[in-house]
Amino acid sequence: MADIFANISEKNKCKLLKILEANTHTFRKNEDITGKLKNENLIGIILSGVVEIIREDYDGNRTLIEELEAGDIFSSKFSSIENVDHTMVVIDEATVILIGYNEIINCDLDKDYYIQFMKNLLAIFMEKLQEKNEHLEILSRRSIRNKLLEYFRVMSKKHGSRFVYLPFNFTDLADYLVIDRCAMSRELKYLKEEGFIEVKGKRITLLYDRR
Amino acid sequence: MADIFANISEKNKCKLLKILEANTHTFRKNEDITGKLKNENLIGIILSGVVEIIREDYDGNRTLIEELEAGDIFSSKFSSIENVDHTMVVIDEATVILIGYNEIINCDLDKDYYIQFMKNLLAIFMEKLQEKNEHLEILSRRSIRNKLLEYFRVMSKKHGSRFVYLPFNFTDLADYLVIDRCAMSRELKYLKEEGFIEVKGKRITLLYDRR
DNA sequence: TTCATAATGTTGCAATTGCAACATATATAT
DNA sequence: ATATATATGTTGCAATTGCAACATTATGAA
Repeated sequence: MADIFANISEKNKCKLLKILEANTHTFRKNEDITGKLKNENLIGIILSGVVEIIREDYDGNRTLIEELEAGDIFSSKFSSIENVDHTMVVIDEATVILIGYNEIINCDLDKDYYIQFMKNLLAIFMEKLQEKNEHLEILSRRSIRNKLLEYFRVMSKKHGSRFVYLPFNFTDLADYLVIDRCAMSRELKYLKEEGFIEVKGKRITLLYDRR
Repeated sequence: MADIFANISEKNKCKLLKILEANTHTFRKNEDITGKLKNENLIGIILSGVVEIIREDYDGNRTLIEELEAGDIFSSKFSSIENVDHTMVVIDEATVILIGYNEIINCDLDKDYYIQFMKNLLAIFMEKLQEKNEHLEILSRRSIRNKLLEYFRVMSKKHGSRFVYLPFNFTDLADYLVIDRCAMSRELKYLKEEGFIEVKGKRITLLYDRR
């Protein structure tokens, strides 16, 4: 993700954070931080660590909504952490900047570093939109096989390589693709047998023409 | 959607559009405008009319990615119109402003109306993120019934009413929910029979407690 | 190391969903 | 008004997928 403070000096960054009343927090591994972020129109920026947003329904089905790493953002508005069935869990100790959305929008400043900050934020929003769009494209495939292949296509395109390194484990992958883990495992077996892919740990090699 | 020109005078709006090298186009009903928007890092803002973004796979399955109305935006980056299987079709004659994303980001202006424009754009991006997130939440439900109920929940919450007015027809609804139309029709019948909903044309009444 | 916990792999069976093939109703154009 | 195209409703049947119940392997903590 683009750097939210790109082209802003350390001094101006501090000024800005003060004006926007930003808070920096560090959360411990395995901490459930859902409650700390609810009921406020917040934007969070991950400085370091890993955080996951998960939904778990009454049948026990887990959905991995997002996995956030350094540079990533989240928000009570578009990360659906307001809902009771959503949880935000710290995977690796994470440091997060929290800024009120209203503070950003209502800020009456015409300094160049504020304009730069808006540009950076816009760029990040753009990337986030791309990510959500990719996820949507994957979930709009009608079969397990096509969801897997679309996921591989997106990942392969993103890194420009026939090797896809899973950013999480297979259980989480199934939750991200919104399919049963066992059924996914079966389909991966078929894809291997039919010579489409090769799997070695979290590295998947695409053996077909990626066009 | 928020107005991209909110709090900007007509005079400054014209200046801004000139500086950003914006183009305004009007497209006729049923026109396929995919080709006209490809291969450029564009942001489009719908001034009037209705436009749909659709994906159709080799099996003939249609997915309704987005339906855009006045105020809405789209982009080659997050509306996946780059892909060969995607089409952008004009449903009702539409007027659209096209702006290069790079022109927005690289613009070196510190006028208040440029800052206001950035704020407005940020607000629209925020809304777009919310929409994509809603769609994701719906597609992450594991059954036809739960997709329908989640769709109703979102719509009902949005308008604060037990009445849900479909913004498109049932065929399109199935394509938006990524399910077979006939199977959806069957499930809607069950929901009616079990007393959960009442359907009258495009108006659906939710008879259960919406909590 | 050893134990406990979590992740992965496998497969029979049942349930859900998609598909096909209709009939009917509605909308739109000439 | 009439015809043509599009949308909706219905249902049997087949295919896909989810679920359950395991075995096996990997990971991590004490």
